[in-house]
Amino acid sequence: MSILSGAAAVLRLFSVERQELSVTDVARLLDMPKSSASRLLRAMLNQQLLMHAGDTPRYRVGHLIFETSRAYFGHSHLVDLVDGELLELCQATGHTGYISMLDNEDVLVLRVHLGTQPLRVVTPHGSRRKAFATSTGRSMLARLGAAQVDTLTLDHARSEKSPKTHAALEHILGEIRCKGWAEAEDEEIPGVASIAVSIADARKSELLSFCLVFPAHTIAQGERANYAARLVAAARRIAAQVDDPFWTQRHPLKIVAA
Amino acid sequence: MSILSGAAAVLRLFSVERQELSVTDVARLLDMPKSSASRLLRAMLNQQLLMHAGDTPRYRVGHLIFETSRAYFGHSHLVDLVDGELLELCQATGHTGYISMLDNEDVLVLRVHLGTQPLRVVTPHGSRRKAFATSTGRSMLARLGAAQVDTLTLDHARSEKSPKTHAALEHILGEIRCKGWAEAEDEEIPGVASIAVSIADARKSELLSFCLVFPAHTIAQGERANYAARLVAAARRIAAQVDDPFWTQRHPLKIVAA
DNA sequence: ATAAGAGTCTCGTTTTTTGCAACCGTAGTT
DNA sequence: AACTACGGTTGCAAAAAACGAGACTCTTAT
Repeated sequence: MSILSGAAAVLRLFSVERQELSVTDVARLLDMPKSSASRLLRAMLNQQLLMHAGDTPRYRVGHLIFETSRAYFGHSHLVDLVDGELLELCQATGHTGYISMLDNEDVLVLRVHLGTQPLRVVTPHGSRRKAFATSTGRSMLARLGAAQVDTLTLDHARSEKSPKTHAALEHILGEIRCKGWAEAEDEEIPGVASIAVSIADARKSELLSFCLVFPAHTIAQGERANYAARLVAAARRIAAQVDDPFWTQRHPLKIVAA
Repeated sequence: MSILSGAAAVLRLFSVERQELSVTDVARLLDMPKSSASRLLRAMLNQQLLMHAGDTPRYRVGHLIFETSRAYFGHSHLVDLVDGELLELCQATGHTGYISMLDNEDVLVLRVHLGTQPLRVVTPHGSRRKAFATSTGRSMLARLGAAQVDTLTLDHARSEKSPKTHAALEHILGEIRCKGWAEAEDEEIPGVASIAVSIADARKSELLSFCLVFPAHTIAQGERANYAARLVAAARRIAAQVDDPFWTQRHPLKIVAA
């Protein structure tokens, strides 16, 4: 195991539930000798991938991770615009919301706004999500050309509900282009439904998606139509500020849940 | 140079202005042979510290950085509450705002909201800021005990205006405890003033600060008092939700700019 | 005073990393 | 069509870093 893979493994140990790590934690969780764990954590500390947790010998995520993330996205005007709208939506509906982008064939989550309702969707940490098998992914795929869509590999979907052929996917993407929003239910996450819209700043080649996720069995079709309408309205407000023709050059749509 | 220091150096090359890197970029910027750069970037890609920029041979920041940052802070209820308030403040005033935490003796910036005014403060990327020499840092230091404050090293300040002795610092922190907000001018960043408040979620041992920064010469004292009042009001609203006794157990203060 | 556990350090060995130089693929120029 | 330039990759021997066992230190609990 190279030291870089060891460092990556350490970073993956952090989570909302595990904000600090000790030498013994790392040795145990990564099944490595204590001396190796001690040196690895010390080396990561020196590079600011980790920092000390106060005066304790425990370690926390370091400056470099936040600085890299922030330098990369902390100044995105589009992310800020979306963030403001999504925050309001999550507060109003009580559901969790995500802001994501495409990473080749996967969805990369940038921001999360947790819902406030007792029954809440929490995404498994670090899991990779295929774009074609999620509403948020499909909302962004709808902005790609057919040539790009045809190169996607449509396997490893967790649900029978995900499209299995490029023709089926193109059909769904056509619907999304028409109505402006995407939905998924019982696909990537069992028992969970989601509704997503996309937004782009063409001048900066930035394409994002934001969505609401909720337990599928608790939300009626009428309420889902309401969520879709609010997401579309939010996307339109953002689009007016960044001049996204996907929204600004389309007629107001009749919002109908499938 | 160990591969870990090389990887950290690569991550530091990213910025708002530099969202992608090629092998040649890294070789040139880090003064290393092309083969070393090629293999280093490939190794980082394999560990998801980097990802490919579409079909090009260029690299972008990878999943692991965002996942680590998000897993660590993306779910912070306190950060979300502060973020919502700060977003509104920045939109209302047009100035840049930061959300930060303490990292031992330094300030670690978590979120940035850029202002909208033409004359805007932009913090140098990756710079370390001493807590005792910034308003946002002092607002958090005001919540520490005297014993902890006395262990701080009060050197390397960029300005003569920063406190030089622990007695002087304690005096300033006493004022901050009394009025609830901190200010700085011409200290860490020449020509720039800032006003900050702190907020804590004691149940989760989370201490944050948020602030507005602006060019010092353009804002009159009366307007600064207005900013301080709005920051205090925002802190109070958050404090009511997380039960922060620093705010909820103090009388409404007369807001007076020093 | 003793035991247990967390964490550090030494040192010989092993593994990884390095950089030179050659090479490949692509694009532009003649 | 041939040549040049550039970005990026690969083989290989050498150099450097990393490894892990085991001894050690320090702290805490009994």
